[in-house]
Amino acid sequence: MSEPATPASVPRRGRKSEMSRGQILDAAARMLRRQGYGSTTLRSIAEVAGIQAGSIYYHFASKDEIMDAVMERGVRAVIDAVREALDTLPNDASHQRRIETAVGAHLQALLSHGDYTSASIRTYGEVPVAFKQKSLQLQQTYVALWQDMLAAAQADGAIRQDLDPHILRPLLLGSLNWTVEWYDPNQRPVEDIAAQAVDMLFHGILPDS
Amino acid sequence: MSEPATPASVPRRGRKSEMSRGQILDAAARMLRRQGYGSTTLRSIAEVAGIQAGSIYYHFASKDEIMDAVMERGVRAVIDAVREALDTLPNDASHQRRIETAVGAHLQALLSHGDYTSASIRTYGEVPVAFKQKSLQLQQTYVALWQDMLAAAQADGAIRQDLDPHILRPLLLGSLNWTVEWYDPNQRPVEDIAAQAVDMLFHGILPDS
DNA sequence: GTCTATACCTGGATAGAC
DNA sequence: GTCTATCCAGGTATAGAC
Repeated sequence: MSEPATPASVPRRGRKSEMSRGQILDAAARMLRRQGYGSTTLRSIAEVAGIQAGSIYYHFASKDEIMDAVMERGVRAVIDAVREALDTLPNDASHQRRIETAVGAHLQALLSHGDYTSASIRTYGEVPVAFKQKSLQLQQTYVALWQDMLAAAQADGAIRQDLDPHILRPLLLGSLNWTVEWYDPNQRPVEDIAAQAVDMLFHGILPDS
Repeated sequence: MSEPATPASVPRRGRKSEMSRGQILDAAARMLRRQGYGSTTLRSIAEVAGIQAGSIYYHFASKDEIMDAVMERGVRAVIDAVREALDTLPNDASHQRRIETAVGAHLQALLSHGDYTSASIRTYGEVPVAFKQKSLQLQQTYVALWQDMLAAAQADGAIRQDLDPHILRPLLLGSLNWTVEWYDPNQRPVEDIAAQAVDMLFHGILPDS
């Protein structure tokens, strides 16, 4: 899933500015993923980005602004990937097929934009609400997408009636999101994880009886 | 944990010390859960514990030492609960029954020792390895417990042969651990979450075909 | 055991030269 | 656009009175 050259939300600026901004975000995402919000310093971000700490303020007004930008990009990478994958399906695709597609796209995006998505997940519960205005909204939109998809499937009898979607959804997304903490690309392709996750989700772990 | 009776004339590590130590840990766990490692300050811990920052150093040598103690207690609460629940089962309990019991005990412990377990989970990936020596070992022991339980079940044909336990295990534990981020005790009892998690794990979400 | 006082350092942020 | 230099608040940790 390749990035659009210019995210719609970012105002157009010169090429050099764009580049540094991107490097700062990359560096911030990397540090946030590894150390969390409180231990990530502007000085260390600057060092990784190859500039001086003071220079950051040409691109961002504050540390919080960097935070929010990183988290937004993390969530957006996932939501865009899932939406696009769902939109690509034929209109008459089954609920089962839609869920399978969403799980695959979610995992693929999550694990290929590792630093941003991991930073987003890890940092999310750690920062005050005021510091994550933009990412918060996106995140809620994304949750709603899943909730609606699952509810629709259940309404059509495509998933069991006796399950509570408000428990199912966080259990499922939690399982997927946690992969950023343990997945190792050198061990297995993402597809293997996705395939087994879907299989378990649909059929459970007991042998066919 | 009650103190053994000790003659009044013999100095010992008394009740007062134990108490403050406990309050410091409680406060630390609460802050760590909410803010993560980097944003949790000794001053704020002291404030919540109702003492002065300097006084902490009578009980702990450094911030890292508090950290490790909190995380260790978080992991220990869960591992102890799961072990005890498994030990209470009859010797001939089925694999299915054992897994069900472990999931229930894990969730129950996780969500009832909220601050310690949440702090442990959140902080775990955020601090250098040197700061979590004691908790790290425990955590590995706990993972091994699950891995063995699942492998044994699979060897006996109690769970599907075509699933990879090294994928199954982190997917499952991730799903359970993530509950600390969304579970609200005012909405539903823990038992409901546990029951549905086990049900989904065993049978999947598709309707009986 | 806890306090007060304080040393020392590193954090985010700003100003002005280039 | 980036640098250097710097301000000041707040961090961990220590010392010594009580």
